[in-house]
Amino acid sequence: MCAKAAKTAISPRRDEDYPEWYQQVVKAADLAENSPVRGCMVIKPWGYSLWENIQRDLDAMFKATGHVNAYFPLFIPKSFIEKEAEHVDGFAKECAVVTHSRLAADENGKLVPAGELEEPLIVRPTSETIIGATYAKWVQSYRDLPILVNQWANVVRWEMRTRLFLRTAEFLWQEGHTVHATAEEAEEETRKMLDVYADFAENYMAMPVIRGHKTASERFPGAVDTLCIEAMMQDRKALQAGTSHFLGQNFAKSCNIQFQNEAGQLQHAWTTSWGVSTRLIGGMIMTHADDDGMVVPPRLAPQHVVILPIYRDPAQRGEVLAYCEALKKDILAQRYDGRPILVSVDDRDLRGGEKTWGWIKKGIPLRVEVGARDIAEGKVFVGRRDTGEKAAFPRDEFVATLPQKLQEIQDNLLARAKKFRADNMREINTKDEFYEFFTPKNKNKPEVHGGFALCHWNGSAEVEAQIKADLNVTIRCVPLDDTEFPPEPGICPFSGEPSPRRVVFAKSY
RNA sequence: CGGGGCGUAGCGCAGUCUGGCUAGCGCGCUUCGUUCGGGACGAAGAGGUCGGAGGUUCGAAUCCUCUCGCCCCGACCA
Repeated sequence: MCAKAAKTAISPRRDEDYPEWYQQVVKAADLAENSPVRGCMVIKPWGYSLWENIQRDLDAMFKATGHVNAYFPLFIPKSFIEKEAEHVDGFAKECAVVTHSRLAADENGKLVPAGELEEPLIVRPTSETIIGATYAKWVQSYRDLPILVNQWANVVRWEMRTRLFLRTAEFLWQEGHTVHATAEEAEEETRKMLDVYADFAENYMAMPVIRGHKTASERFPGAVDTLCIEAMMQDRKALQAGTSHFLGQNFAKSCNIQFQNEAGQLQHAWTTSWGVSTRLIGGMIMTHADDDGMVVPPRLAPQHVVILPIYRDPAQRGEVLAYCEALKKDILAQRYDGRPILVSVDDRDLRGGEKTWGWIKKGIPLRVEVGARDIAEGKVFVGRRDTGEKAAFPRDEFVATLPQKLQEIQDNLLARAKKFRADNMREINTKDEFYEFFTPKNKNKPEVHGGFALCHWNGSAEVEAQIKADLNVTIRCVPLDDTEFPPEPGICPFSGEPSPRRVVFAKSY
């Protein structure tokens, strides 16, 4: 009994084997599974509705900042990718290439590719080049600017090593691509969208992030500047959760996006691109899930409340179900975050414990158990996923306070994640301390260790490379937020040279 | 792509080194009965070309060759 009570729904626990725990959560929460296609996942309904909610809210934020949606081709002619030198270098190694247009039966009746294309097509790994080629036609005059377009799409990057949600060969994302008349305006756009991402991560996903610049070595291929949001996962590694790139005139030049300014001079435009992907779901899992499975933040929850009817026999069943349906109706009339609260009655023919644990593993914010006893007392028995609290409430009070309760859960998740990050982020001033911080005690089976190290850095790529080679630790970003990370100069502990400000070092996904 | 681990029922595994009855176990599934407020118990069932293709052998899950896939670590990346 005691042994059973102490058992967690997910095995192994986070502290035992974090990567395996992650996979077990994805499976137990019914979020996604591997497909017959190498490196490509099937996103299951519960996981996909998380993505739908991410889309819904982000899309509204894009629209609110003046953007519109469009759609560009899945295929990019090889010659387009070749136009921007750094861009090719960055993506060539992971391109899926279409070379034929049909299948034909050979002498053995096997289907073989036939109809070789004159020019191979690349399945988009990102769309700067194809969209740039289109923008070149759209832009003639300064009056055509800015162009503020986003697309929701899938992209393919043939990665060697894949992990569900975090890195898959095909993934879903959005990519914003904008064109501006001036560098200042494009830079402002880059920053604005980064702030949208940070806002979304913190206030919708309840995942605190650090905004910052990438160093030159971590920059997007072809970008002048890459801004990012970095989040800390529960194994204390960093997850790059979103990026916003200032592309300067690089792509405008390679794609020939030119316009005449007010003075009649022909100029290259300034472009940006920015994106987040289904990786965000992986971030949510690794930020909030625990040893009993997923924990979904209420603002993005596919469903907020499940009602679990408890009864012994058919006679009770009718009474209890009727009560549950009435309760459901009252809950549906309540609103949270501007929308009706999502609730269902789970009347599947399963054992009570199984059903309950199934919902716990999926991470639904609130479970409501309703049995004959509760009905007699006018109460409901409520289980809260984030804290594990279980308590009985008068039925009507429960219904009336639901919106507050959901917001409380949302706030608690963010507060908890912020505390975790604060507990595992620290300033480090010596090389020895730095190396100790990032070296596991047990080499054979490394324990969860390290975190975010705020450390001075002289700006040299050599120092960066050495640390990466020694510890597999990289500069996640040079923070942008001067309030949270004041730009105080100091000495780089690796080179002894001056440093303008501390940067964030961590191991990363 | 380099190093390591692994593919046997829906899931988790044993059996493989040392070839040999009809390929096993746990969970899950089906039916019946007893149960039922946090992962029930009993009984009876269903379910496998042992990842795939070749080869060796009287005989292959087991040995050999090739291949496909998954996981972990590394390099690369959202």
